[in-house]
Amino acid sequence: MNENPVYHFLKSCMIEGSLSAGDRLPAERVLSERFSMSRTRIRETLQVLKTEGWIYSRPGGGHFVSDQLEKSFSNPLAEILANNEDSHFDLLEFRLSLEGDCAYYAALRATDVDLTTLTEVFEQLAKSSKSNDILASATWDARFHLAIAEASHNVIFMHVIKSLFSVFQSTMYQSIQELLANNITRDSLFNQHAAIYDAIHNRKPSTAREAAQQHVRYVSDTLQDLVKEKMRTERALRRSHAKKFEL
Amino acid sequence: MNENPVYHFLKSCMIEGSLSAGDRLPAERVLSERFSMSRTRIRETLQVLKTEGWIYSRPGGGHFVSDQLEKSFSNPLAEILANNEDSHFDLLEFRLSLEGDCAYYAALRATDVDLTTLTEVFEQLAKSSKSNDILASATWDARFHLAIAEASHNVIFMHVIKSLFSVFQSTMYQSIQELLANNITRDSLFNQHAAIYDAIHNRKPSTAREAAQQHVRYVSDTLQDLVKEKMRTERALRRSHAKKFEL
DNA sequence: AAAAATAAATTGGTCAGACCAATATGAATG
DNA sequence: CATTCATATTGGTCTGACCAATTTATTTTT
Repeated sequence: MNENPVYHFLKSCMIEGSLSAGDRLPAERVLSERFSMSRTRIRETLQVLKTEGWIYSRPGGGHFVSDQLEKSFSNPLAEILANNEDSHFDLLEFRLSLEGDCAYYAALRATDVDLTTLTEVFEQLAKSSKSNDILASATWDARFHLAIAEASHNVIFMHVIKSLFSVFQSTMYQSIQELLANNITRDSLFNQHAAIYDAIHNRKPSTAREAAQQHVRYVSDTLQDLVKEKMRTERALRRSHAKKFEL
Repeated sequence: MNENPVYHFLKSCMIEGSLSAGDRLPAERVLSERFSMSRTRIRETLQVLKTEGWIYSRPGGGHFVSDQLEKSFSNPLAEILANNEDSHFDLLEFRLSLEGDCAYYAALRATDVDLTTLTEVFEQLAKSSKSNDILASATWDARFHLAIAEASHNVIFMHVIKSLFSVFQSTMYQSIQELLANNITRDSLFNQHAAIYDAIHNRKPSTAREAAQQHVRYVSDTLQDLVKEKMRTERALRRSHAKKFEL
């Protein structure tokens, strides 16, 4: 199967990230023509990828990249986060290590295509940030970091950061929303993103790393403050309840 | 696929034993008629069983039950690493980011218990390294890095490095053996380990980070040299073959 | 102008029939 | 009995077709 050019092509795309979880593959008839193969052979190739768990298909819809790669990493992580109280900040500490170097490599290796994509995402991020669209901001924020991960041209960095974000978003959804709800915080975050973007675009690896690390530190610190604040109010609430029930 | 009667039939036969290793399956056209299915669908079914490792086929011969000794990847990441030489260096680059900071946090947070454990592991590593025991060296090398990860007191670092090492060892087993087989290399590696150990033990985070990063860089560089050397000999081999057949 | 219903194009799944090359089988030959 | 050789079988590939589910574009309705 490894000599099958279609198999190799599709798998490379998925490993390198040009096809990520949920993306639709070219239609069978398209692949058939592009690789000068019969649809029969294309279908058998897709069947193999399907059996291996890389893709799935919906009749009438198409073939799609499955999330097994992402899940293989994020599921165990999610379990850890669910069972450890303070592990959320461990995750941010982990991100601090990753994202700095990831930005570094992105600034070093980004192709023109990568930079174009990054610019597009960044502009969307700017727009949604300026227009106080919290939901869109959160989405484009994540995409921005993923675009950097892709530009790093390191498949391990890419997949780990991709998985990290899916965990990050599902477990800290509310916190992120609250973070972005504050206008001042959102402005700060945007400026940090801009700094990272500029550094990568101007190909300054060390600057990019520094900017990315500062960004994660800021997120971490702000979230920590937010948690502390929440704990305070909860404690206050408990006190008032206790008083009420004379405990 | 589980609703496919042919799939169910063949798999039942193999599980229950009426078809054992080496046996020939009914021909595609026979199955096609017996189950009133098109040959196309029969073939796709057989393709699934083939991908799952239950059977194999010989053109012109038929389909046969395999020995079921097929290795299957539990971790998709392991599969990527196994099939992409280039991704090995991506992994080392990733380790470069992680292990440095991990050592940093270990030097910062290690408890007395952590340090005791680390000392024990380090002494075992020293012993096996001095006595030229390659296998033991590899084992204690891995344990040393894991002990550092535990001392970092970050559950994410711990988990990721732990799973990374299991992947690392399963896919780069041979390379590591070759690395440790060289006495000079093994000495260098041991000195690097000693430097990391000292820095953590003396609670010097930055020094620990620097030492750990240098260590990973050395491993990466040495492995790269090893790969280059291997390519050279392979090329030389090909050349001599070509000469032989006057190509 | 927006929403809902409808028509058309696209896509995966299945089928029939054909040809090739590798393999297996059995008959003819030494 | 062993070898050789023609024949039948088998997996691999290709073409072209049709169906049903789905997506996309268009029209109609509100």
